[in-house]
Amino acid sequence: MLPPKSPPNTPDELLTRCQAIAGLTLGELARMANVAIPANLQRHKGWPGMLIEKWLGASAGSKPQQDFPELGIELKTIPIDAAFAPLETTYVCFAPLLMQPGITWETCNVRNKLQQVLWLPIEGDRRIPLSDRRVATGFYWRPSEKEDEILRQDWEELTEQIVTGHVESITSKQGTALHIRPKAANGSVLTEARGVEGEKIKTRPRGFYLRKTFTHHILTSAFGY
DNA sequence: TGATGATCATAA
DNA sequence: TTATGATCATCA
Repeated sequence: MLPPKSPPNTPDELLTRCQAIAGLTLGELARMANVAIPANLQRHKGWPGMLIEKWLGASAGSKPQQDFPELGIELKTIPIDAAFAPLETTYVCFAPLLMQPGITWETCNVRNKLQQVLWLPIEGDRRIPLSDRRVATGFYWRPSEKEDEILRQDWEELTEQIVTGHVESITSKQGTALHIRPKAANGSVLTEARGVEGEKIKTRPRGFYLRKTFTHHILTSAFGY
């Protein structure tokens, strides 16, 4: 088996590719794709995600859009424990700190990305050697009305704080499903934002993340526990 | 022990 | 520089 050379043409084809790698280990997938396996993820944090992208035929490169733009589908691998519970929060996208007026929940990047997600759980217990971790069965998810409402409330609260110049007082403790945390190479990276007087200030870049409780709920619903 | 805040690699 | 892929690791 070899990785596909072109993007899938339909959601069904993408799901079929997913099912073809379900149950295999990261080591097997890396070997077949001729990809080097790092000893651990300390210096290769995005490695599982990149490997899976290759196997599903996602277009390479970083774009602020979905992984499969023509299908409108976003791919998210998620590390899980033996009980299928998420081990990490899920990064969604950067939080725009200099927002153009007129951006609403309906038109924001968070909602755009989460419209249709292909979740692919992967064993993430650090006691399991990286190459022995198995890939689970991927599944599609789109937010229910209730889920969309929860996300909207979090997004609006956080966005309001950014727009009114209070980005510095945002804590990752805010938000029931969606929260904001720093997202940068290190603490010295700065970007522009608005202060309370509307002036430009420098602050650390932030990203939107999904809480583990929320993704756990998604996994639970999908597998019918 | 888990969540928060910090960090790592890479591409364009 | 900002985006992608995320996980690490410290501290409450």
